[in-house]
Amino acid sequence: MAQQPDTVTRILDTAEVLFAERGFAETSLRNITSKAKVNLAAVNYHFGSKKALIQAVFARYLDPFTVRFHAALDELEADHAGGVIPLEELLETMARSVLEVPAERNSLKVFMRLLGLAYSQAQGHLRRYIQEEYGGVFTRFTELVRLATPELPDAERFWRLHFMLGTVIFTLSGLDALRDIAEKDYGEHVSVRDLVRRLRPVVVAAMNAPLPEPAPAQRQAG
Amino acid sequence: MAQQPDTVTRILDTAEVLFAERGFAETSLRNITSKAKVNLAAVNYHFGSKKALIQAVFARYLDPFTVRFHAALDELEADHAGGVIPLEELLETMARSVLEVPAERNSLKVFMRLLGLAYSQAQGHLRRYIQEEYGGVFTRFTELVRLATPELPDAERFWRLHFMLGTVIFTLSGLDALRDIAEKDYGEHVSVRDLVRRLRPVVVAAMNAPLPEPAPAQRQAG
DNA sequence: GGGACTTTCAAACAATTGTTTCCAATGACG
DNA sequence: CGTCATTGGAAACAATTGTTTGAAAGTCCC
Repeated sequence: MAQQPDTVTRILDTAEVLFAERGFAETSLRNITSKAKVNLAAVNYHFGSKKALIQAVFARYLDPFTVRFHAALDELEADHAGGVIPLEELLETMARSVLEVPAERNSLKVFMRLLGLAYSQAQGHLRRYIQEEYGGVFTRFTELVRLATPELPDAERFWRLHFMLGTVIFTLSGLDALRDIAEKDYGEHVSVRDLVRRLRPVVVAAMNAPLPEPAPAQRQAG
Repeated sequence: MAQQPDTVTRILDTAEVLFAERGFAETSLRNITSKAKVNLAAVNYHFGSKKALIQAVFARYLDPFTVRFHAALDELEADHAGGVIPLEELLETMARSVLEVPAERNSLKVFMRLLGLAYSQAQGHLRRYIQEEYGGVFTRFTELVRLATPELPDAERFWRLHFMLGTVIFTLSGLDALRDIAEKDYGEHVSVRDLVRRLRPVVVAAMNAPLPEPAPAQRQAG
């Protein structure tokens, strides 16, 4: 037989694509195993359960990502020895780290779609797993963002970061559908890199937006 | 018994909550009917199928929304007779329309979560249904936005609108989880209205962000 | 009050799900 | 060569899914 990837890899490769296309609950193990041309029992044999398979799919992206991102942040901190790292550079570094990992397998779309699913699908175990396993690097990043934007109240920065997270995940995870519309309406084919290029000024402007007017006193009219 | 809502309403009320909490595929008809205290067959009897039930849940929000939104846009156009409506007012009007509908049932969170699911879950039939049934009002809105932002290339405006759509849907549909974190870290309880207040300057700044640097020539610069 | 409906109900349906079982094939090692 | 643990595979498992059935109960109008 040809040098076919081993069973575990074939399962992961197939599972991530199907999960990204249809979600977790809508993808049965039989869908995966038949398309991957492995035996049905192989999933439970190698991974233990469907939940564990889902986590393994994420780990294959997030493990290298956290390594790279930590390294990139190390480098950035060294460059600005002790000083504050500008917001643009932080965002740039994150974008680069996110893009690098799946680039090897031409699967950024899949990666983003999976991230979107992790947020939107029920799968409580997944959110818990990701938070426990990969929360650290995100904490480090937000701390650096805090130093870069001292004028922002903590709560405001927290929300704006999540606003932007929403922008990126929503856009890139719904990319196929949006791309179809865009292509039809504007005849323009958009690559992921095009989108990142478009995202940059928007995200920076959003983070630097003026502060909202203070909340009106709870009961009393403003 | 007391003046309990009729079967159809009880099913819809229960279904929307469960769908919002767990997604469509993860919510079985038995979950719904048992919690709603109606017979299992009632769903298929009144709605025909689970798909039709899902669509009915959306219709109950989107029908009144489109009516209100169209009316609000009519009013806005009348105020600016023939002239251009400023972007801020357009966004403001949309926000107000979105907030008004579920306010009657205190269920904005559910509404937003459902919108998020409509984008992220497989459910191709849902996207098609929403597009066909409610695409018109969105088209009208984007056309007004086009007039308000003549300096933006069409494609750029298209993407920025979707960026902001992502921000709003992602934030408000993941509100519970985010709220927990925010409350724990900043001791601050956020209401939906707080969030809208915070969103306003961010969205405006994002739409008015400087244009991205032109794409590096792909084959031939346009 | 009786006939024509609509609505409710318990039960069963066929299909699909994740998981487990048991046996054959494989390969390493003494 | 023979032994034994490991891995692969077809089939069966129990549980759950959406849907349908057919009869009972309720409702309305003439």
